[in-house]
Order: sequence, then structure tokens, then C-alpha cells
Amino acid sequence: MTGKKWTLKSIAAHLGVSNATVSNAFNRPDQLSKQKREEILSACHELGYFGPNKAARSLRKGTFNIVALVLPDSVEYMVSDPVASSFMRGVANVLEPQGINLLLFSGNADNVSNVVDFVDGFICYGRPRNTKLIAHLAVLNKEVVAVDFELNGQASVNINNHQAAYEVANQALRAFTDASKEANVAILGLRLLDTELICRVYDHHLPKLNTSIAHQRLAGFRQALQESNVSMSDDRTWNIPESSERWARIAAKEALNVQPRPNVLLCMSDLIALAAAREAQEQGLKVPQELKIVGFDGIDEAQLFNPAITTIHQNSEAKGQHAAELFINKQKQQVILPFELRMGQST
Amino acid sequence: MTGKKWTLKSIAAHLGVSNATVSNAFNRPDQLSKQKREEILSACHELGYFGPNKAARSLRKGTFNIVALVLPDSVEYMVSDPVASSFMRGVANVLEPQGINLLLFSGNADNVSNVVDFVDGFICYGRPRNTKLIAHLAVLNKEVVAVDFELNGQASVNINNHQAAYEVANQALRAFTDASKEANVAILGLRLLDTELICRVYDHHLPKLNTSIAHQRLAGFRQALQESNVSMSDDRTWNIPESSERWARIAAKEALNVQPRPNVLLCMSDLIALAAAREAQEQGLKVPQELKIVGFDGIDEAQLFNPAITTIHQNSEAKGQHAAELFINKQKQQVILPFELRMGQST
DNA sequence: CTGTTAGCGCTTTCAT
DNA sequence: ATGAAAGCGCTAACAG
Repeated sequence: MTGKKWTLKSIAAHLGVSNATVSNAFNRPDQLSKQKREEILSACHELGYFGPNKAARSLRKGTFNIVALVLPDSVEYMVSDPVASSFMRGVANVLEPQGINLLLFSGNADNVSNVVDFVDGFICYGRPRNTKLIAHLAVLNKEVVAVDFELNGQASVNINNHQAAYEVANQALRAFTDASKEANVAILGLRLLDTELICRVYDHHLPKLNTSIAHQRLAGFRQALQESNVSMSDDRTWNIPESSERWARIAAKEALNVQPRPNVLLCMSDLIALAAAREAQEQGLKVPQELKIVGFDGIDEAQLFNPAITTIHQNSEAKGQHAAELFINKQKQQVILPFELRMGQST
Repeated sequence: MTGKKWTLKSIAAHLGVSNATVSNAFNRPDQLSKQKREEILSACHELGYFGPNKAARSLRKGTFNIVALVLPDSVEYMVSDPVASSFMRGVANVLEPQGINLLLFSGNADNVSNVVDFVDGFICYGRPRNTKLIAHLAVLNKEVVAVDFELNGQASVNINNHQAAYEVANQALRAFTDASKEANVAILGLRLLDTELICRVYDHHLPKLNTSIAHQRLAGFRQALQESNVSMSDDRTWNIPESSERWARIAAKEALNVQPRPNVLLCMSDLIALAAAREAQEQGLKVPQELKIVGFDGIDEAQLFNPAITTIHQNSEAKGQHAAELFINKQKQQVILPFELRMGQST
């Protein structure tokens, strides 16, 4: 019994007032007497008219109360990753009370044409995989907040990945500073290359100039190695295309089977570090005695693991909140958030 | 250099053709010569016109290529829960290739007015917490797919929660069938009451008629108890308002401190079971020797835990896929999906 | 305080 | 194959 489908016009006619009056009753209380307003509102409620059609209003006003959350990858990937989920939580926490809704959008798309006309703007969580999409975002006349990367002068939220990687790597190398033991390092990298493959990352594979967080972290790791006088040949770095248990396991298996066997594993995410630790334990290796492992992100599961993973904790939820606030306030700032070195028993 | 903002009309004028022709070039290739079409399309590309404004088109056509995913609770909760995330993944997997985007919507809202005019319909994952919202959904002229509950004749996807709970409870009670030992059972329930509180669920608290999955599971547990001749007083069932480690811990602590101390813990989610197992182990209790624990859902983390949690595995991703397919095909079916009893070492 | 009216940008008959 | 025009439902400027 949903009955008649009301429009502002038909309601106005039915009530014997002009449509502007009905519109005002809903949108501009100061434009009509309190009494008349209540009268109209309750009549509408009675009749089952829930207010002006939002699509039409948006077409007219150009605002939508919807923001697109652009994910680095497919939607599928996003919700599998606890770090990404925390970020989303932070965003939602700020946006929901404002009556702003979140539209999920895949970073694999070529452009945002499908949604651009429905949203007030974009929050991009991580550099979208599809470079065409990045170009498209850059030329839009819509607001954009970039997270974990920079987009030509738009608002952004980042941490200092280089410094963070440097610090956590130093923790892993602590035991080797007196040169009584030799550090054999391997790096399990996340999205160092633009490929779906698990493979080693030789120096000549690396693009000349790349400011992605993976490369910043790699640079941080390398600085730490250098300062500790630890050398590492360029066949001991792996690319993992996605932060998942399965893929990380495979890469960890490869890494733990090279000679000389690594006794230090620098991982670019906690999920990877966890997978590596599990693999090591299954192979009978003692962590941290025979193998030191560090992660990156600071997810709960890695803290509950035995041994707890030494890692860089970043507050993803706060990141999401910041991004949402920049969006709401239309601030074109570049924000750098703090991180925290979190000691575990894995080093 | 985003420059002029084109509209279909201005583009048409610029190109010296009518606006219908431009519209047809984008939407109805059969309405004009191939040559003219290509001409127009490439000219538009050149000029930076990405096609007809989607909001205006939607206003005109009444379709949006957006579906709202209604979450049981806040968006925040959704993305914290691995089961919910899997579901979302399934949905996204089906919708993304169709060019349909997902709008996240909180089940705490009073109504869907804010988004109803932007979407083709709703997929509701779990009965929304706000009952007003349910009522509103029921009277809309939009497509709705209900998951894990029923909504007056709309399409739905469910599993047989009663039967599943019955089977997993039987596993927990196996060891007690010969009556040599007495089973002291406690139940850690998820959302048995409509409250934010962790509290015991006395019989007189329970609504007369409630078909929510929590109540179906409770009924299943009780049937198993009854058939095994295990009695349980009504002060040994807890309500946990949300499937999270923190809250489950608190409830588990309460439950493990009652007399006689439980040796069987029936939990309504794996997250709860995990928290309970951790609590038990910290208290020095041996699982399963001194305490048997079962969960519900089948998340990875519970399988990796030591001991692996005996649970009901349900394929959340498949659930999401089914829901999305029902939506796309506009089928008003009630689908019941299978589940699988998964034996761990926690019983 | 209320009513009239011109669009927002598009799709779709209906003529031509 | 193309063009003119109506209208999707609404808001805001303006006149009364």
C-alpha cells in the first residue's frame, strides 16, 4: 500500500499551496510561518511524502551529500585489509554524523565518469592502481583528498614512510651492530612493481623516480642498512602485489630458501610479516633467535601473535578522520601524521 | 586547465548538431551513422566532454547504477567484521563488472530518504538495527534484497541458523553424552537483545516472537541441550551487542567466573569464540580439556588459532554474490544457502 | 509571507 | 538520420 507517488508539485496542488511553499517548508523554515510549516510537514508525513526528491534537488543545487571513497584496488581488496578497514572507519565516523554517505569506487577504473556527477568529491585511499584514473582525478573540478600519496596541490594526508621504515629497520638490525654476527637481510615489499606477480625486485626493475609509499619505505630500509654497514645484494628484495596471507606466504617461502638464509626479514606490512613468521615457524626457525622480523602498520592480529611483531604503528583511523575533515572543511592542506615504533618480541 | 565546462547542449551547439544527436551518439549508436558517431565522440574527447551528466540522465531515466548496501549498524562496525567484509566482497564482485557502484548506508538511520533518490535499490546485510528504517524499506517502491532476515515477500538470502547452531552445539556436547561428566554450559550470544549493553539474558527478557538469526541460533543451541539432557539455568546466557574482541572479552570474563564454572561455551560468532579462548587460556584453562568452545561463521583467524575453533562455516562471499545476483535479476526469491560444520581442536 | 517562473542537463517522442 | 520541444522534480530569484 505504497499508493500514489507524490512529487513536490502534486503535494502542493493537493494542499492548495504553491510548490515554493512546500519546498520552503522542507528547506527554509524562515521563509514561512511556523504554523503553516508544521501544517504542511505533518500533512506530507500523513500522505507519505518524505520530502523533495534528492536527485532533482542535487541536479539543481549541484551538491549531493555523497563522497566517493576511491580505493587503491578493487572494492574486494579494500575490505579484506584491516588497515584499509580502519581507515574507512575513520572516514565514516566523521562523515556519517554530517549526513554524508560513502560511495565505494574502485581504483581499477579508467575514470570516474560513472560517479562524478553524483558526488561532491573524492577521498582517495592510496594511489589508485590505474594511472588513467589519477590523470582524470587531477583535471576534475571536484574536491579531492589524497591519502598516502600526493596529487598536484590537492589536500593530502601522509606519514613519513621513509623515516618510519628507517626506524623499524634499525630495530631489526640492532643485534648485528657489533659485527660479531653477520646480518643476512631480505625485504618483502608490497607493490614495489606495477604487476600482479610475486617476483624479485632487481634494481634495474625499479623506476627511476617513484614516490609511492612502497618506494619511500624501501629507501628507509636501505638507509638503515647502509648506516649499519650491512650490505645486501639486489636479488633479495621481493615484490608482493597485495597484502594477503596467501601471497605473502609464497614470497616468504622463496625468501627463506635462498642462500645465505636470511636472519632478518624486513616486511612492508604486518600481514606480510605475520605470514612470514608463520612460514618460518613451520620450517622450524626460531623467531627472533634465528630470524628477526619486522612489519609495518600495527594491526591487532600482529600484536596478539606470538611473538608479537615489531612494527610501525600508524593510526589508520585517525588518518581517515583527518582526510574526512579536510574534505568537509575544503582545506587544501598537506597533513603529515605521526607514527609510532612499536616493539614486539620478533626482534 | 580544466577550462570550459561542457554540457550536452553546449557541445551540440559547438559542433553544429542538435543535442539529440549528441545524446544518441553516446547512448544509442543505432540512431545515427557510424561515421557521424565517431566524429562526434572523438570531438567530445578532444574537447574534454566525458559524456552526458549522469545525475541529469538519472533524473530523466530513473535509473542510477548505484545500489545502497544497508549495514546492520554503523559503517564503522561493518568494516571491522571479517564476515561482513567477505559479504561485501561477494557483492562487489558481482556488481563491479556491471558498472554498478556501492553506496554504504548505516542501519542506524531512521529512513533512507537521504539516498533513496540516488539508488536503484537496497541490499540489506542483516536486519537493520533501527526498526523505523525497516518499516521505511518495506513501503518503498524500490527493489530490496534482505540477507540474514526476511522482509515481507522481498528477495532474501539466508542459511538455516537453527539447524547450524544445533549441529555445532552437538559437537561441543559430544563428550558429555555418556553422563560420566556433567556439562556446565554458558552461551555467549550476539545481539540477542536490542541494547548496547553486555548483560545476561534472562528468559523474561527475550521477546516472545523474534526471528532474528541470534534467536534462531539460540533455539538451535537449546534444542541440542535438551536432546542431550543437559540443563542450563537461564542466568547463563550473555548478550554481546557487537562482535568485537573487546566486548567479547568482558562477557567471557563474566561467564568464566560463575559457579559452577562452565566447561562448555557456545558462542554466536568466531570473533567471540576467539576472545573467549584467549581469556580462558590467560586464566590457565586448557581448551578443550577443561573448556570446550564453539564459534560460528568460519573466519580464517579462528582456523589459524591454536586450538582451531570448531565452528559453522558459512560462505559469506557466496552470500554476497547471491544477494547481488538476485538484485540484478530482479528475482523475488527466498534463497537458503548451505553451511558446513567445521571441526577444530577446541571441542 | 506566498506564488510564478526559469532553468539544472538530460532523454525521448514526434515530426521532418 | 536529424531537429524541436516537452518534461524528469526541484530550487531560487523575483514579483506581489
